[in-house]
Amino acid sequence: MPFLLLIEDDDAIRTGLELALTRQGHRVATAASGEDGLRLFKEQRPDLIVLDVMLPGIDGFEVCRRIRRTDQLPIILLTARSDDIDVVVGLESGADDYVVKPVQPRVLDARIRAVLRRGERESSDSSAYGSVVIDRAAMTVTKDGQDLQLTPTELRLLLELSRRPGQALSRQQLLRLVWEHDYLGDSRLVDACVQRLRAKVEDVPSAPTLIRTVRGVGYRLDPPTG
Amino acid sequence: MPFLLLIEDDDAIRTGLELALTRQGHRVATAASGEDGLRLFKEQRPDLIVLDVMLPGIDGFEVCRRIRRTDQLPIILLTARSDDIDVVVGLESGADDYVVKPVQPRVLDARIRAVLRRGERESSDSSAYGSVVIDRAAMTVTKDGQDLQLTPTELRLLLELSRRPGQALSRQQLLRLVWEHDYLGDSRLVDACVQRLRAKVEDVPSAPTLIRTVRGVGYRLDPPTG
DNA sequence: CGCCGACTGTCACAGGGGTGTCACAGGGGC
DNA sequence: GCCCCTGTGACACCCCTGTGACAGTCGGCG
Repeated sequence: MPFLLLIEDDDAIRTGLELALTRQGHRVATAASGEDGLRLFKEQRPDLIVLDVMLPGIDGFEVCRRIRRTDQLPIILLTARSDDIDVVVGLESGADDYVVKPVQPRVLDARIRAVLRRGERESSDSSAYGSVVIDRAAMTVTKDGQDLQLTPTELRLLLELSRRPGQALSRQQLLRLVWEHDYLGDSRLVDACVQRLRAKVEDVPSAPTLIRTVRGVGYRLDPPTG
Repeated sequence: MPFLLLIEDDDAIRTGLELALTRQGHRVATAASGEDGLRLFKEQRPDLIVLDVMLPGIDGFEVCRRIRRTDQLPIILLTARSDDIDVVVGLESGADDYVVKPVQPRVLDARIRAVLRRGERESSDSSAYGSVVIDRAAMTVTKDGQDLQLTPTELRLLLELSRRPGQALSRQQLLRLVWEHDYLGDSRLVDACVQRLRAKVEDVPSAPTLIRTVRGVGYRLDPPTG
């Protein structure tokens, strides 16, 4: 569940957006000023920040710049209509997207999800599934920091599954993706490889939580941070 | 303040990125073609090059290769295509990183800083991998203070590996980077050189801790302080 | 509620493929 | 001309891998 920090001084807008975003499945922390926002940011380390430009004290641009000095998390700016100047200055101060007020909650939600998705792709060199971390550059998989020493086939299987987290893949599909050949007829090949992979990846291989069996279909890798 | 050279033929993208990068604290020179880029590079000696792949005349890969013949400054490739092929070709032509267009200025900035940080570590007179110290200025490698007397090929292999610590490189990639030729078909060339390098570098060559084998892929130099 | 069938988990084993290793000959530099 | 480096092929080894058999489990249906 994404954890957002909403920095907005207008009480009505802030509580309204907080409620809406919470209903849409986000965890939300709020701040009513730039100072509070920066403090909360350092304390709570949100995944994304929604930031009003017009703030008392230090304004949104300045908050954005200060955060950017040290961190690269996504920032969405909220700005009043009309001033187009804001868009340019906003993107140049390091924001990832901007939204014009008044804003429909589901529009903001869509932007949030888009920016988060973008971030995932960009950092796709490594992805984490609980304590299991896949490093595509090093071609290694670690669990609690320890190298799992996956064999080539196990690694390819896990990589293919992780390219489509949450999606069930049939044995037929996996054979094509991992083994690159069609295999007509029944074989325990995929099952055997999944078993070996589970033995290394899962906490309790007999009760898998990462690589789930979808009965009658195949297997599925549960998405990160389940 | 880092001094960048941006080579990009699209006027809008070039001026946009120039503005953004300047605001993020870089000095930026620009060129609109590969020829101009090479000329400016020789004249101005930038710290880093951001290089578009699709250029009129000599393309980005070729620019990259020509620069690499004489210099080791960081190069980041920009490309519109997201094909994996390009990533491979790009890394093999000697680039340090690879960014897909359209790119957020802050993402590019982050990659630039990351590559520069990596470069600082490398160009600092000593980067240490355990007791093995690579001195790029002196072009020597020492272990526990003693010169290892690496042969030219062994040294190039180690330098190429150490330019991408933690990243697995295939035999194919290493052949292009170190030997500068494509080699179709199987050969024990890379393995043999790795073996000779291990014999000098590793504490226990039969149980290597620095130059790891990634089965089914190639080799990888484990990052410092591991 | 219990049985039955289909599907999946598990295991041992034999074959094969990828990697480590070595010796040797050619070649290039000093 | 000498010597060291370098590329090549052969070979052995080890681990991976695919297979088949069997046990276990789940769901459906009577």
